[in-house]
Amino acid sequence: MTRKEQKEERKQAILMTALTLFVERGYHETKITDIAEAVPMSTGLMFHYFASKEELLLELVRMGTMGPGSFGENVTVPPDVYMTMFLNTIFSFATEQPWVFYMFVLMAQVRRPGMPEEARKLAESVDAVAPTVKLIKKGQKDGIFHKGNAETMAIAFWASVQGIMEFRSINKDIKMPDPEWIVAMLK
Amino acid sequence: MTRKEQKEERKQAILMTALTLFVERGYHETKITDIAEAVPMSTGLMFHYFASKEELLLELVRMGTMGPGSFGENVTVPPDVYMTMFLNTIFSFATEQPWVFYMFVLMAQVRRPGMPEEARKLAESVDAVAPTVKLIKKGQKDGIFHKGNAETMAIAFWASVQGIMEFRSINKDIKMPDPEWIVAMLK
DNA sequence: TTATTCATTGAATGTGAATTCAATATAATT
DNA sequence: AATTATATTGAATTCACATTCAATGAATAA
Repeated sequence: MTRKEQKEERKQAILMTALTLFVERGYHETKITDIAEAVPMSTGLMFHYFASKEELLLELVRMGTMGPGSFGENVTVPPDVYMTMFLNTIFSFATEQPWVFYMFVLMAQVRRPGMPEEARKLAESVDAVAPTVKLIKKGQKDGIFHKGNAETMAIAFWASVQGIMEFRSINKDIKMPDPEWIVAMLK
Repeated sequence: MTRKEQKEERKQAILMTALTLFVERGYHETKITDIAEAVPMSTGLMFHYFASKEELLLELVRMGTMGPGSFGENVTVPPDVYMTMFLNTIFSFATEQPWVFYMFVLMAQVRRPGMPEEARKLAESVDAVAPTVKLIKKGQKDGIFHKGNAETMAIAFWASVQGIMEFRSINKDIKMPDPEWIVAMLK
């Protein structure tokens, strides 16, 4: 089935191209034509692979939901250690697989107002803030983390990670931070 | 000149309405018609006050450049103290003047890819990252802040502030963080 | 080889949204 | 009061896309 494989590869190529453009220019500013041109293929053919621009986005978001969805499960080490390890893992993973950075940024973009409803809902469903709140509360109880509204702390924590990723997706040569000192903001 | 004053007030009303909608729905997803309806006034009249949607955005960004543009100047206290004080000032100011939150979020939105070029450039020109890098380097030299790439640290720092503001603009009743522990991430 | 299915193209269509415009009302100036 | 300038409206215009389509080429199956 060379035919089917070809189709699958082509689909992946479209997805990766779209991911890059959505992140670099924004979803609404990326024309179907731009993606087609970059792949490259004709405009019409895009619709042979994806029913609509929105469906294409949705497919990307589905990919995005699969990666780090497991944050906060099976925590056997102290919260601060767990969080440091987790950041270490995604940072080093993303350094090898650059598209992971892009995916992070895309997911954040899709969670913002004005994005297609379905994709937005899906992206929100894998937001790591909620599990982080639990972890932080545990850490506070153990006296590892300082006092304060756990939700605020979780938001600030992920926002800084997000911010770094976002910057990195534009400025390829920024140095990634030491997970230690992002976690330090909670201590 | 009641006429001129009326016009000025009307202009402000449009600006505030647009600010709210741009933040809550996003710039591209906010139709001129939506703004007109919310003010309220006819669609056509909008163009009597602002030449274009882009010009309206630009005007908002101009307002946004005026506030905290002075970050990092005349620093007479240790960097950590200065930064804590600065956050304290903007947090308490913004709590009194809610539109300041919105403005913060808008400025971040405009700095992202896909926004009208001119507004984007302007918004980028008041990014606080550059002056923060200097402050952080000073703090590192004095042994107050930990080692690490100062730019990365500055980005992470502002990203967390940004993230809180963004969340707050949607979720009005989140508790604002203690500036102390945002600055703590640098120590 | 012939028929059939799938891949591909680029131009045509349709739609939504910014912008313009001609007309009308309201206020300011003489 | 008459004239001029400004405010206001809603419909008409334009334009930029997403999406559709009819036609063509290429691969697979018969």
